[in-house]
Amino acid sequence: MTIHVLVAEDQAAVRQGLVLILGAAPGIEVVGEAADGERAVRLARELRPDLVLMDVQMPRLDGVSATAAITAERLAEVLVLTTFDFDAYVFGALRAGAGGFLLKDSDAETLIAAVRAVAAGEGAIAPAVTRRLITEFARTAPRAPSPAAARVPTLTPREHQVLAHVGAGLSNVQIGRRLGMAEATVKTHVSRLLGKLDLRSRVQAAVLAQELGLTPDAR
Amino acid sequence: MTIHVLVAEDQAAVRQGLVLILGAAPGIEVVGEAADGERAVRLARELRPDLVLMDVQMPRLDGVSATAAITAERLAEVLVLTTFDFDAYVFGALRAGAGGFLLKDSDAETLIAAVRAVAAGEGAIAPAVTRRLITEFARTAPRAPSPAAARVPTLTPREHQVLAHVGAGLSNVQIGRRLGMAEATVKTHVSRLLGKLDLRSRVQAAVLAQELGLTPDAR
DNA sequence: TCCAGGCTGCAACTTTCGATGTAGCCCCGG
DNA sequence: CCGGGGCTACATCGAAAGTTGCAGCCTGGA
Repeated sequence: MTIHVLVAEDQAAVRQGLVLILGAAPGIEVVGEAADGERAVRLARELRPDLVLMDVQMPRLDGVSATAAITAERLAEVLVLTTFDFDAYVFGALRAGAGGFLLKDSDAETLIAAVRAVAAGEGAIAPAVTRRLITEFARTAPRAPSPAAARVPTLTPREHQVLAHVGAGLSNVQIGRRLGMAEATVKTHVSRLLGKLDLRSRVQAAVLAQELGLTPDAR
Repeated sequence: MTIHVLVAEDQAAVRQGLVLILGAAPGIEVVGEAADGERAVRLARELRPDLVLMDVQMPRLDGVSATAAITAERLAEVLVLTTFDFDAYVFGALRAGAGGFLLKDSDAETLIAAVRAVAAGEGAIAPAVTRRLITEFARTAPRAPSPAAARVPTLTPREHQVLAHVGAGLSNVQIGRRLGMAEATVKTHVSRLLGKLDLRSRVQAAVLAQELGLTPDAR
């Protein structure tokens, strides 16, 4: 089970270094190289590698956007590699679907272990970055799952749909337009779902929808 | 700079194994052992170790609660160790302030590296768990930081306070009672902060408050 | 077949929100 | 001293949100 890797990195010297390191590792084979984001996405489509080693800073299409494109099509796992560990890069890359995040000062051994882990569907994050991910994680979701969440499954399809739209901050008229019903009807659904979830206003419903990650199916 | 470690684990055999592994590592010294959560917290207060190696399942006070107690007092870093990687344990421990999360089947080398990393203020997470943390992270915060967030600092103290209460799902009257002002005044603040943040309803303000982790100072 | 019960839909009516106009207060610079 | 300008505060009024009663529509069972 050889792991096929595509290396996307604009600086030729660094790229060659990565190719050498990975090529020397047993069970890993570099099947392609890209010097910009667009080429990385295109080669990923053609070569179908198991994993793309992706630099963040690249011309034509940055690494985060390229990562999003690749994971959206489920073409391959992505391991992001960068010099700087700005929060924006880290969180952006992980939200874009990256399976790992390493700094370029990692040694060869770490890099190879990370490639193996991510290719296996696991995660790999540089220790210095891990702590910030944990902190951010704890900050953004410090709340115990509210009791209301447990009752969400009791909602009817329509109510569930309305809840998602409420969570997006839409007014009743706006929701009515998108779902093709009168404002009055939307109000009925809102009122009912509030009752079922034991909430007292659409604001609380919106917060709940956020926690659950509900989004109105963009259509 | 020796790292002083407190080992909290109820199974004596496992605990002794951990002590042996850590004791053999250069730069690491085990300064205490605890067989339950309460003792772990108490010993952490007395011994002031650099790091507590904490099992999740323990009598009298579970590892997650003990972790929360220790980090709340900033007594030490905590590295959580468990047999099972249920999401509830992982996310609970990390929200409680743990700096790392390892499975008990980790080898000695991994354990020692993790202890060093967490003691240094970095993070350490088992690869299998990392991926789920990343997924959960991407799920709970898939939204780009809204442009409104940038303008939050322009809010006056009072407005900021009202925003936090809106985020908690309170009505204007309720907010008025808690902050000692008339409903009419609350409305003014809400209206103004909506204007400053370019939002169209309190629902959107509430969602923003959630994203930013704003909470009304419980008092 | 007919009825019960759940889902969806709409139309009053009441309550809450949000916009707007105005006023007191405090601080800072002229 | 006194005149802005920002913050806080309140009242009023039109516009939303939420409640309640009711009516079609299915589906499953008697």
